[in-house]
Amino acid sequence: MTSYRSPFLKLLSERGYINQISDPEGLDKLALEGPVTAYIGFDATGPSLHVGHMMGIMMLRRLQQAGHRPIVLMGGGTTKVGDPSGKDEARQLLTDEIIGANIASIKKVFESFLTFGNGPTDAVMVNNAEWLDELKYIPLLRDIGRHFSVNRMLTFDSVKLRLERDQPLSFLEFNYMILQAYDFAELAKTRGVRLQMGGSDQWGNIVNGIDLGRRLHGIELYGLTCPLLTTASGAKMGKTAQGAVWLNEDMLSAYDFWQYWRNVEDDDVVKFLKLFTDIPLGEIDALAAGDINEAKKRLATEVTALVRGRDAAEQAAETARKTFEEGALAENLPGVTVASSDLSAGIGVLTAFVTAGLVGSTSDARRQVKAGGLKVNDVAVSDERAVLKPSDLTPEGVIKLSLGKKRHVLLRPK
RNA sequence: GGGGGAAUGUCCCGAGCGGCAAAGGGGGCGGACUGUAAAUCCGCUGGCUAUGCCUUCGCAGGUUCGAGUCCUGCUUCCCCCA
Repeated sequence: MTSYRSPFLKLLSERGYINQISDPEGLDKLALEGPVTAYIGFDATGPSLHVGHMMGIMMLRRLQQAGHRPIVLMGGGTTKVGDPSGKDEARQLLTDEIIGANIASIKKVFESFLTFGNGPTDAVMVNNAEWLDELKYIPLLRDIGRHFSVNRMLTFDSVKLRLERDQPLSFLEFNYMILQAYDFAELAKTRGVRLQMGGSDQWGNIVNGIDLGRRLHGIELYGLTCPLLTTASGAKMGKTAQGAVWLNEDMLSAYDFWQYWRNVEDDDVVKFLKLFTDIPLGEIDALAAGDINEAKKRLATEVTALVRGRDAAEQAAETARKTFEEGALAENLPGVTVASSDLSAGIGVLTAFVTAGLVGSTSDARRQVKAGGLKVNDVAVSDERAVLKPSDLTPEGVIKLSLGKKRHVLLRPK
């Protein structure tokens, strides 16, 4: 199954995206015949997607690179129900307003990965609220519900897991798989979609859609899942001290985004270069053979360039170089501004670190002082009662606050 | 409808004879060692105007000098009998 003939599957396969395909030969053949329309659904549970969503986004990008047509499905309708896959308990229900705001906020990141438009391989974004919101219950039961066997639904992992662990599964969530299957069938009928992709946890949901498409419209559909990404040491992708690694720039600075990739584990570098950059495989091999830290920098810069733009990436790389390799003060480190009158009056160190967002509370700051983790202008804070004054400003007119060795924030008076 | 059990530090799991800011993990953060990596070792892990004060053990009352711990009612979830 390793030798695909279509450029699309070949590309996905050699870069490590394939976990499972419903009908590999069939899909391979279809992809050779002409542009295939495929989609991936994204939940709108938060105001931004994060690194964990990048696998899916990149698969759509590869799809387009291989001459096919990606559809980004925003789950405006399904998010109201909540996907039980992989969750121990029901998520809190979101209001329409929040979901709408989330979608608006998520939308723009796709533009840096995909080319949208009206051409044959241009990407399109659709929202399943368009058709799910107006479904009528009884017609839904008659037309769709009759194709679903409860016996079979109970065997799906998302359901089985809850039942086995005695965790409640609401009827609402139980319906999620039906709606997702309906999405697939609907997109197949109205938009010519033939393939749904997703993470391996979506396999059951995707297979349901394939069945429904065949029963409802007699269309042969395909499913392809990618492995769920964990780091080399087994942790889930995309989580750091500060929480998720957001793709939206208003949620996480380009510098911090770059830093996330700079600090990945050694054993993940090649895998990530393949998955999250467009660097040719031959070049990746060369990077792997060279200095691992150079490879990490390249990874960080390329991924950041893809998500935030080349300029932001170069700037983040340069800021990191100055900060870590020269030990110099880099102007472009993340910063916060304080009123210069406050500074004149004197700002307590503890308060300053809280303001900078480096610690969560003054108590936390106190602990860090004891542990020797706080620095002002690269000098460790030893007195928790110290006060920052205008005389602490560097020649550049800022005060550099650091937590540990890696996290720095510039305090700017205004 | 009847009987039994469970809910603990707003990340998670989980101990807790009436004196508890509450054992122990995991996770996370800091330090040491390194390479801005991993592994390992050490420390920390409720808040504050901080030798003290305030708020935490599903919710609301009660007993007590004192309650996570005892009593009553309520909520939610599990199990057994109908």
